[in-house]
Amino acid sequence: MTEAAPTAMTRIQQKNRDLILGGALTVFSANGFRGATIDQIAKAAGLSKPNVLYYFASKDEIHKTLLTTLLEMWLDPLRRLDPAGDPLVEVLTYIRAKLMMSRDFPRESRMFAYEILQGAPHLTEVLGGGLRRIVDDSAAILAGWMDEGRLRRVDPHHLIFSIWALTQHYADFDAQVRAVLGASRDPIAEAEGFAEDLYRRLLAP
Amino acid sequence: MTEAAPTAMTRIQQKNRDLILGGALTVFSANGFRGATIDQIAKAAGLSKPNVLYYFASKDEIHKTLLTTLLEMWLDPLRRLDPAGDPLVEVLTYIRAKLMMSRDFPRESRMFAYEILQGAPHLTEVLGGGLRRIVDDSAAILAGWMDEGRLRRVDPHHLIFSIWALTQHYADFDAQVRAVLGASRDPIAEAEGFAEDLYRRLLAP
DNA sequence: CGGAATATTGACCAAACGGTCAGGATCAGG
DNA sequence: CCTGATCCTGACCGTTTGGTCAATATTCCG
Repeated sequence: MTEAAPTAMTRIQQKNRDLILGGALTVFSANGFRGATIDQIAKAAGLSKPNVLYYFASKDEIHKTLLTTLLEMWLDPLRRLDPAGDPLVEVLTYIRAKLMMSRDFPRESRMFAYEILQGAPHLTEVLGGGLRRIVDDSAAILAGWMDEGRLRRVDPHHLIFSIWALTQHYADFDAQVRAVLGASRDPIAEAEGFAEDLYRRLLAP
Repeated sequence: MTEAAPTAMTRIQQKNRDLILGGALTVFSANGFRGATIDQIAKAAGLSKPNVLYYFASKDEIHKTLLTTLLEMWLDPLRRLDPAGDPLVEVLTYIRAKLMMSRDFPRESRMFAYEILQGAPHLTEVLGGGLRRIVDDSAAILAGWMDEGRLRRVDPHHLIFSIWALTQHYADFDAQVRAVLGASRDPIAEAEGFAEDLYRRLLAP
């Protein structure tokens, strides 16, 4: 229903949809859904407003398409937790991956932040469905490691929340971090060391 | 310039300004600045739109007044760090205070989150000025304790960031937390135990 | 090359929004 | 009770915004 019919997409369709989603990501992540205008998106994409609406029926649809597309990529690192791997290495690898995402994809992070701040009106099913399942699965892996005594026992869900909070903080609240730290420091590089120390202390059995 | 002239405020002025700021807090925190309309604020305050604009010259002014008023309260717990106190107790007390604020004042937390996400256009001076000074002072206190060997050595600024990130996460991303945890759990109560364990482990010398 | 399918646009519309204003209601103080 | 200051509102205005549409340009393909 949301996806295109079996018919393949034109080269032009492919290109322009990508342009639109790219521009929309920039605009939504800077101003939130209500703060973004189709004109801004069109300009960022290098297209005219009616042309944007030729490819997407509405601003809502752009937003929804973007969110669901991005969610996959956003959750991917969590899926990579390997039950067969070394627990501490697995967790620290996940943390590093999330920090790199804050560094390399801050727009994506902010776009989710806006959406969830708003109460996640476009993501309610996903949050309670797919996301919850992934988190529960990961929490189960973590709990397994704790049962085996290979990780110190803490609440796995709150452990995951704390990792999200800490790592995404550097993307979402970048303005604050930079204002406090000053221009000469590299927040995320420093955060990497801090976070590794923090979670090593917390989780080493 | 922003404050009222020496003339005192009428009882009615006092009451209505409070009503407006209260309504505005609800609306801004739910929808962000651009997502909020003066009509919504007026309705939330129980006043008519022109009457709202009788007390505040513009939507911007409401927003700015609210932000600067709330910032004081928001930063207050950090100022309470007592260099003469027991380091770990001081830090854990601060964390608990911030968590209680997430529980009791989630609107305030979200309002700041929106503002900083947007790049803090109304707070740039404050962030680089007053806020930075307070954080630097607190970081110095923490560093002093670390020098004395009464707290394990970590980067004080990132320590503060991590506390902000973790505690505010439960207010700002409440929708996500609840979706993942389910309705039966009490996120903030659980977070209290988790955070205490986390920072005790990290900071105990 | 020619015509059908696809892509693009300027002009336009209705609703929402921030803000104004003239005039009326209410209140405080003498 | 009177009067001036304060308070309040309906009606209104210009702009912005999401979205439409008819007409034109471009591409695709036999």
